[in-house]
Amino acid sequence: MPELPEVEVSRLGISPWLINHTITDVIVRDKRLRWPVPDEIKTAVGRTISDVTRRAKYLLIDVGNADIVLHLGMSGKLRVVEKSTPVIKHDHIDIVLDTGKCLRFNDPRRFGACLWQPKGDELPQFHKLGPEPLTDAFDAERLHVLSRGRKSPVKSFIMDNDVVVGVGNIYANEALFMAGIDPRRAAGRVSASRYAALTDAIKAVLQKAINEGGTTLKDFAQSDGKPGYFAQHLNVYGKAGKACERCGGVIKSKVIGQRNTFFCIGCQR
DNA sequence: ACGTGATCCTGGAAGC
DNA sequence: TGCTTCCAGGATCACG
Repeated sequence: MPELPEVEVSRLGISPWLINHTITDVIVRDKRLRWPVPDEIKTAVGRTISDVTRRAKYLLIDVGNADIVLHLGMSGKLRVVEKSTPVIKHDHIDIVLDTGKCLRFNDPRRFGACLWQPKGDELPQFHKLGPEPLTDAFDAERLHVLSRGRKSPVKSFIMDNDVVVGVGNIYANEALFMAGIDPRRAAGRVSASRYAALTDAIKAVLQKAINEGGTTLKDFAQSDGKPGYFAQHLNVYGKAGKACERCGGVIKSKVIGQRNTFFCIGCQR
Protein backbone atom coordinates (compact mmCIF):
# COMPACT_ATOMS: atom_id res chain seq x y z
CA MET A 1 0.00 0.00 0.00
CA PRO A 2 2.31 2.70 0.99
CA GLU A 3 4.32 4.85 -1.21
CA LEU A 4 5.89 7.87 0.40
CA PRO A 5 2.74 10.03 0.25
CA GLU A 6 0.72 7.39 2.06
CA VAL A 7 3.39 7.11 4.74
CA GLU A 8 3.44 10.89 5.13
CA VAL A 9 -0.36 11.05 5.28
CA SER A 10 -0.28 8.31 7.92
CA ARG A 11 2.27 10.32 9.88
CA LEU A 12 0.10 13.41 9.77
CA GLY A 13 -2.92 11.34 10.73
CA ILE A 14 -1.45 9.58 13.75
CA SER A 15 0.77 12.36 15.14
CA PRO A 16 -1.89 14.31 17.05
CA TRP A 17 -3.00 11.13 18.82
CA LEU A 18 0.53 10.26 19.91
CA ILE A 19 2.54 13.39 20.65
CA ASN A 20 2.77 14.28 24.34
CA HIS A 21 1.07 11.05 25.34
CA THR A 22 2.60 8.30 27.45
CA ILE A 23 2.82 4.69 26.39
CA THR A 24 1.13 2.40 28.91
CA ASP A 25 1.61 -0.90 27.13
CA VAL A 26 3.11 -2.44 24.02
CA ILE A 27 1.40 -5.57 22.78
CA VAL A 28 3.18 -7.71 20.21
CA ARG A 29 0.91 -10.47 18.96
CA ASP A 30 3.19 -11.62 16.16
CA LYS A 31 6.84 -10.66 16.02
CA ARG A 32 7.42 -12.33 12.66
CA LEU A 33 7.63 -9.24 10.48
CA ARG A 34 10.36 -8.50 7.95
CA TRP A 35 12.76 -8.67 10.85
CA PRO A 36 11.74 -10.06 14.23
CA VAL A 37 10.25 -7.36 16.43
CA PRO A 38 12.93 -6.78 19.12
CA ASP A 39 12.04 -7.29 22.78
CA GLU A 40 13.43 -3.83 23.59
CA ILE A 41 10.25 -2.42 22.16
CA LYS A 42 8.66 -3.21 25.54
CA THR A 43 10.97 -0.74 27.24
CA ALA A 44 8.95 2.03 25.64
CA VAL A 45 6.30 1.50 28.32
CA GLY A 46 6.20 4.51 30.62
CA ARG A 47 7.88 6.79 28.11
CA THR A 48 6.26 9.82 26.53
CA ILE A 49 6.17 10.36 22.79
CA SER A 50 7.72 13.69 21.87
CA ASP A 51 7.55 13.57 18.08
CA VAL A 52 6.66 11.49 15.06
CA THR A 53 8.87 11.98 12.02
CA ARG A 54 9.58 10.24 8.76
CA ARG A 55 12.75 9.17 6.96
CA ALA A 56 12.18 7.61 3.53
CA LYS A 57 9.23 5.28 4.10
CA TYR A 58 10.08 4.71 7.75
CA LEU A 59 8.10 6.36 10.55
CA LEU A 60 10.03 7.27 13.68
CA ILE A 61 8.19 7.57 16.96
CA ASP A 62 10.45 9.47 19.34
CA VAL A 63 10.20 8.16 22.89
CA GLY A 64 13.12 10.14 24.28
CA ASN A 65 15.90 7.60 24.60
CA ALA A 66 15.09 5.87 21.34
CA ASP A 67 12.86 5.81 18.30
CA ILE A 68 10.30 3.16 17.54
CA VAL A 69 10.80 2.64 13.82
CA LEU A 70 7.85 1.46 11.74
CA HIS A 71 7.78 0.45 8.10
CA LEU A 72 4.53 -0.48 6.39
CA GLY A 73 6.06 -2.72 3.72
CA MET A 74 3.64 -3.58 0.95
CA SER A 75 0.46 -4.09 2.91
CA GLY A 76 0.88 -2.42 6.31
CA LYS A 77 -1.74 -0.13 7.81
CA LEU A 78 -1.89 1.99 10.92
CA ARG A 79 -5.07 2.85 12.75
CA VAL A 80 -5.72 4.76 15.93
CA VAL A 81 -8.47 2.92 17.80
CA GLU A 82 -9.82 2.49 21.32
CA LYS A 83 -7.67 -0.11 23.03
CA SER A 84 -10.83 -2.17 23.63
CA THR A 85 -11.51 -2.43 19.90
CA PRO A 86 -11.54 -6.13 18.98
CA VAL A 87 -8.49 -7.17 17.02
CA ILE A 88 -8.86 -8.40 13.49
CA LYS A 89 -6.69 -10.73 11.49
CA HIS A 90 -3.10 -9.49 11.11
CA ASP A 91 -3.30 -6.89 13.89
CA HIS A 92 0.29 -7.59 14.97
CA ILE A 93 1.21 -4.72 17.29
CA ASP A 94 -0.56 -2.27 19.61
CA ILE A 95 1.13 0.77 21.13
CA VAL A 96 -1.28 1.62 23.92
CA LEU A 97 -1.53 5.18 25.21
CA ASP A 98 -2.61 6.83 28.44
CA THR A 99 -5.66 8.17 26.61
CA GLY A 100 -7.16 4.71 26.25
CA LYS A 101 -6.45 4.74 22.54
CA CYS A 102 -3.85 2.68 20.79
CA LEU A 103 -1.86 2.75 17.60
CA ARG A 104 -2.60 -0.57 15.92
CA PHE A 105 -0.35 -2.01 13.22
CA ASN A 106 -1.92 -4.42 10.76
CA ASP A 107 0.08 -6.10 8.02
CA PRO A 108 -1.21 -9.17 6.15
CA ARG A 109 1.93 -9.80 4.14
CA ARG A 110 4.33 -9.07 7.00
CA PHE A 111 6.83 -7.26 4.78
CA GLY A 112 6.61 -4.38 7.21
CA ALA A 113 8.84 -3.80 10.21
CA CYS A 114 8.90 -2.56 13.77
CA LEU A 115 12.38 -1.81 15.08
CA TRP A 116 14.02 -0.13 18.04
CA GLN A 117 16.67 2.53 17.47
CA PRO A 118 18.43 3.90 20.55
CA LYS A 119 19.46 7.55 20.21
CA GLY A 120 22.85 7.92 18.58
CA ASP A 121 22.74 4.35 17.31
CA GLU A 122 21.70 4.39 13.68
CA LEU A 123 20.11 1.27 12.25
CA PRO A 124 21.84 -0.20 9.19
CA GLN A 125 18.64 0.39 7.25
CA PHE A 126 19.36 4.12 7.33
CA HIS A 127 23.03 3.91 6.45
CA LYS A 128 23.17 4.75 2.81
CA LEU A 129 19.79 6.20 2.07
CA GLY A 130 19.74 8.97 -0.52
CA PRO A 131 18.17 12.37 0.08
CA GLU A 132 14.51 13.05 0.72
CA PRO A 133 12.80 13.84 -2.58
CA LEU A 134 10.94 16.87 -1.26
CA THR A 135 14.03 18.67 0.01
CA ASP A 136 16.62 20.75 -1.81
CA ALA A 137 19.17 17.98 -1.22
CA PHE A 138 17.45 16.17 -4.06
CA ASP A 139 18.17 18.00 -7.28
CA ALA A 140 18.71 17.42 -10.98
CA GLU A 141 22.46 17.66 -10.74
CA ARG A 142 22.58 14.75 -8.36
CA LEU A 143 20.58 12.59 -10.76
CA HIS A 144 22.71 13.64 -13.69
CA VAL A 145 26.05 13.05 -11.98
CA LEU A 146 25.12 9.73 -10.37
CA SER A 147 23.63 8.37 -13.58
CA ARG A 148 26.66 8.84 -15.83
CA GLY A 149 27.71 5.49 -17.25
CA ARG A 150 24.78 3.61 -15.80
CA LYS A 151 23.07 1.25 -18.16
CA SER A 152 20.15 0.19 -16.03
CA PRO A 153 16.77 1.66 -16.94
CA VAL A 154 16.11 5.18 -15.70
CA LYS A 155 13.03 3.87 -13.91
CA SER A 156 15.11 1.46 -11.82
CA PHE A 157 17.59 4.26 -11.21
CA ILE A 158 15.05 6.63 -9.65
CA MET A 159 13.59 3.79 -7.57
CA ASP A 160 17.03 3.04 -6.09
CA ASN A 161 17.02 4.21 -2.48
CA ASP A 162 20.72 5.06 -2.67
CA VAL A 163 19.88 7.66 -5.32
CA VAL A 164 16.74 9.15 -3.81
CA VAL A 165 14.34 7.68 -1.29
CA GLY A 166 10.61 7.35 -1.47
CA VAL A 167 9.98 6.98 -5.19
CA GLY A 168 7.84 3.87 -5.43
CA ASN A 169 6.41 2.11 -8.43
CA ILE A 170 3.28 4.18 -8.97
CA TYR A 171 4.97 7.56 -8.76
CA ALA A 172 8.03 6.45 -10.73
CA ASN A 173 5.70 5.60 -13.60
CA GLU A 174 3.78 8.85 -13.29
CA ALA A 175 6.84 11.08 -12.96
CA LEU A 176 8.48 9.55 -16.03
CA PHE A 177 5.29 10.17 -18.00
CA MET A 178 5.13 13.77 -16.81
CA ALA A 179 8.75 14.31 -17.81
CA GLY A 180 8.31 12.58 -21.18
CA ILE A 181 11.05 10.04 -20.54
CA ASP A 182 10.85 6.41 -21.66
CA PRO A 183 11.28 4.28 -18.50
CA ARG A 184 13.35 1.75 -20.47
CA ARG A 185 16.00 4.31 -21.40
CA ALA A 186 19.43 3.77 -19.86
CA ALA A 187 19.87 6.15 -16.93
CA GLY A 188 23.25 7.26 -18.30
CA ARG A 189 21.63 8.36 -21.55
CA VAL A 190 19.25 10.91 -20.10
CA SER A 191 20.43 14.49 -20.49
CA ALA A 192 20.89 17.03 -17.71
CA SER A 193 17.95 19.09 -18.90
CA ARG A 194 15.68 16.07 -18.97
CA TYR A 195 16.78 15.16 -15.45
CA ALA A 196 15.72 18.67 -14.48
CA ALA A 197 12.24 17.93 -15.82
CA LEU A 198 12.23 14.56 -14.07
CA THR A 199 13.28 16.06 -10.76
CA ASP A 200 10.46 18.60 -10.98
CA ALA A 201 8.00 15.86 -11.91
CA ILE A 202 8.99 13.64 -8.97
CA LYS A 203 8.60 16.50 -6.51
CA ALA A 204 5.30 17.59 -8.05
CA VAL A 205 3.70 14.16 -8.16
CA LEU A 206 4.67 13.31 -4.59
CA GLN A 207 3.60 16.67 -3.20
CA LYS A 208 0.28 16.52 -5.02
CA ALA A 209 -0.45 13.08 -3.65
CA ILE A 210 0.37 14.18 -0.11
CA ASN A 211 -1.84 17.22 -0.50
CA GLU A 212 -4.71 15.09 -1.65
CA GLY A 213 -4.41 12.67 1.22
CA GLY A 214 -2.67 9.85 -0.49
CA THR A 215 -3.64 7.84 -3.49
CA THR A 216 -6.49 5.54 -2.68
CA LEU A 217 -5.85 2.04 -3.84
CA LYS A 218 -7.48 -1.13 -2.73
CA ASP A 219 -6.22 -1.44 0.80
CA PHE A 220 -5.32 2.04 1.90
CA ALA A 221 -7.18 3.44 4.86
CA GLN A 222 -6.27 6.63 6.61
CA SER A 223 -4.96 6.29 10.10
CA ASP A 224 -8.30 7.10 11.70
CA GLY A 225 -9.68 4.05 9.92
CA LYS A 226 -11.68 5.91 7.32
CA PRO A 227 -10.78 5.12 3.77
CA GLY A 228 -8.92 7.87 1.98
CA TYR A 229 -11.28 9.49 -0.45
CA PHE A 230 -8.89 11.07 -2.87
CA ALA A 231 -7.70 9.06 -5.83
CA GLN A 232 -5.02 11.06 -7.50
CA HIS A 233 -5.46 11.23 -11.21
CA LEU A 234 -3.12 8.66 -12.70
CA ASN A 235 -1.99 9.08 -16.30
CA VAL A 236 -0.36 5.73 -16.94
CA TYR A 237 -0.16 3.50 -13.85
CA GLY A 238 -2.43 0.48 -14.24
CA LYS A 239 -3.73 1.69 -17.60
CA ALA A 240 -2.20 -0.78 -20.05
CA GLY A 241 -4.28 -1.01 -23.19
CA LYS A 242 -6.11 2.24 -22.51
CA ALA A 243 -5.71 5.39 -24.54
CA CYS A 244 -3.18 7.99 -23.44
CA GLU A 245 -5.15 11.11 -22.55
CA ARG A 246 -2.45 13.30 -23.93
CA CYS A 247 -1.81 11.81 -27.38
CA GLY A 248 -4.44 9.11 -27.78
CA GLY A 249 -1.86 6.34 -28.24
CA VAL A 250 -2.17 3.01 -26.48
CA ILE A 251 -0.48 2.76 -23.09
CA LYS A 252 1.90 -0.17 -22.91
CA SER A 253 3.18 -2.22 -20.00
CA LYS A 254 6.43 -4.06 -19.49
CA VAL A 255 8.17 -5.56 -16.50
CA ILE A 256 11.30 -3.62 -15.57
CA GLY A 257 13.31 -4.71 -12.56
CA GLN A 258 10.50 -7.08 -11.56
CA ARG A 259 8.01 -4.24 -11.33
CA ASN A 260 5.20 -3.61 -13.74
CA THR A 261 5.85 -0.50 -15.78
CA PHE A 262 3.40 1.61 -17.77
CA PHE A 263 4.24 4.16 -20.42
CA CYS A 264 3.14 5.84 -23.62
CA ILE A 265 5.59 5.44 -26.49
CA GLY A 266 4.08 8.50 -28.15
CA CYS A 267 4.80 10.79 -25.22
CA GLN A 268 7.91 9.21 -23.72
CA ARG A 269 11.29 8.99 -25.43
C1' DA B 1 30.72 -0.51 -8.91
C1' DC B 2 27.13 -2.31 -11.43
C1' DG B 3 23.22 -5.24 -12.94
C1' DT B 4 20.11 -9.00 -12.46
C1' DG B 5 17.13 -12.18 -10.24
C1' DA B 6 15.26 -14.64 -6.15
C1' DT B 7 12.96 -13.99 -1.98
C1' DC B 8 10.08 -12.91 2.23
C1' DC B 9 4.13 -13.48 2.84
C1' DT B 10 -1.01 -13.25 2.32
C1' DG B 11 -5.22 -12.12 -0.01
C1' DG B 12 -7.95 -10.45 -3.75
C1' DA B 13 -9.07 -10.82 -8.48
C1' DA B 14 -9.21 -13.14 -12.65
C1' DG B 15 -9.52 -17.38 -15.28
C1' DC B 16 -11.42 -21.93 -16.12
C1' DT C 1 -19.69 -22.43 -6.97
C1' DG C 2 -15.03 -23.92 -6.45
C1' DC C 3 -10.45 -24.56 -7.67
C1' DT C 4 -6.10 -22.66 -9.64
C1' DT C 5 -3.14 -19.09 -11.13
C1' DC C 6 -1.48 -14.63 -11.15
C1' DC C 7 -0.46 -10.36 -9.25
C1' DA C 8 0.45 -6.59 -5.74
C1' DG C 9 2.27 -0.20 -3.24
C1' DG C 10 9.01 -2.74 -0.88
C1' DA C 11 13.59 -3.70 0.00
C1' DT C 12 17.42 -6.91 0.89
C1' DC C 13 20.58 -10.31 -0.41
C1' DA C 14 23.42 -13.37 -3.28
C1' DC C 15 25.68 -13.86 -7.27
C1' DG C 16 28.10 -12.95 -11.93
